[in-house]
Amino acid sequence: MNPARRIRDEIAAAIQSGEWRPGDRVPTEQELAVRYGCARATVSKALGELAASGLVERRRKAGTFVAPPAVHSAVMTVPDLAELIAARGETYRWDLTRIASEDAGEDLCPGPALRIEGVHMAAGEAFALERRFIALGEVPEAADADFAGEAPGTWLLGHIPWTQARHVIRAVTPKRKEAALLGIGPAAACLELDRTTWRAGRVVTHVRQLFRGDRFDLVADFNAAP
Amino acid sequence: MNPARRIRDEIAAAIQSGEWRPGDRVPTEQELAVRYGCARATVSKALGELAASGLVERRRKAGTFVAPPAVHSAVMTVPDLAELIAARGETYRWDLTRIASEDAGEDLCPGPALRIEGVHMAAGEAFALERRFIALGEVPEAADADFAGEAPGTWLLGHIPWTQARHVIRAVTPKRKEAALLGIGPAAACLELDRTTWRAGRVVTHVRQLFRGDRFDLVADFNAAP
DNA sequence: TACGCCATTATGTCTAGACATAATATGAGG
DNA sequence: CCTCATATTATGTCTAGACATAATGGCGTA
Repeated sequence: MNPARRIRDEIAAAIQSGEWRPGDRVPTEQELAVRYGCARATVSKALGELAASGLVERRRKAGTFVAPPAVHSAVMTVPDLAELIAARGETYRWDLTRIASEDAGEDLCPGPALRIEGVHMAAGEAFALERRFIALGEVPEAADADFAGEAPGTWLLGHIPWTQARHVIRAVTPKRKEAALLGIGPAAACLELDRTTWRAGRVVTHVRQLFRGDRFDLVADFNAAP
Repeated sequence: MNPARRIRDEIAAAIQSGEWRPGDRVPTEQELAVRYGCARATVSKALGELAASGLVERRRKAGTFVAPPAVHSAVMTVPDLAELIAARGETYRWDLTRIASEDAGEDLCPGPALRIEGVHMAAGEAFALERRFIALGEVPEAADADFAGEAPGTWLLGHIPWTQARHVIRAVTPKRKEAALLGIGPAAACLELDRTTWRAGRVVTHVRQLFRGDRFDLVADFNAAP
């Protein structure tokens, strides 16, 4: 086992078990280096990782301290729907219902955009609705893509180099039309996921996905030592 | 500026701007060390951070490659309700409605537990319902705590050293009773947040929070290079 | 041709030592 | 007793070199 990994895991265990409490001082790098019989740089690397994951705080001269617990930020996995449904063992299909060139408005997706609407199907039933804008100024190739055969999210994953993204999650009551498309009652709750994706500070795409509340939930994990 | 930080940021910029595309090979550590005039360990540290944030993939012998874009994991901020409401400039209040010793069942919270129910109020109106179980075997002090004066989540944050947590988010239609407590119609969608918290592998608490869909949403950010 | 072994190579990790940096503790002077 | 400069200390980062490890590609053999 790695010395660095071992040090990291043992300290993480001591903190998570409650043996070392928030505010406690962690031994100095020097002491830990002696205790584990390794170089100080190795200890420093381990502490750096613990600090990056929020388990400890390091202050120059003062030392390293057990951080106060913060179950405030959790890592959420936003699935690719095709993958998700395949993982459930159901067959996936994307049905394009509308495609047009249309401005989305400044707040959603500035500039000329491609508007795409469709339905994600799982095992022959509607699973989620999607309405997406793709900024043609950022992704001109999108004008020639085949969004009838491939879901735009999947296509974008393969064509856009890298992104920052913001997700907003809320519970909504669907409109009559949406409820009909999803095959649910007009009072059934839906989970709405809005995602805006940027590249180099400019909006690449904005998507609104509407999920059947009875068939979909999101899971977010908070793990101090990953 | 740090050499390591500089290398990391420049490579991140090259990837995010699309100059280096997914699958492209990143120069070897040796080459980068020469180019930046620093030691290979410094380059390795920078690449390690990029790999940790998912921007690149490193494979022995093969080299380092720009990772395929994956807006798969995003960091979600799960707010402390008292803080959240205070940040909105509204007054916060916690109303305890029920407290009892009761087993929650193996799946939610094994062993003897304290069951706490209450309402989070913002500006005099119901904002969210909460039903919580606290494992008395793990947190015996909870039996003597004053959950009428302080919301159990706030109390726990100050008394539980360090935890892991899992959040499940879904959209639900409230029960009649719940809708009445929240002051909303029976067909209004609600966001349900279930959080199970562990310490050293054992369940400490399980909480179900039910939010008014029209007053609450969750935001999750994804940043490739944080 | 096909299989399996081996050298090559790039990453993965560590060491020992060095200097930088920032915050605390100490002591001198008012 | 208070204030300010200084010494100390623990973290932050880097270097140069070393060995470990794993995957690839080529080579030799069946």
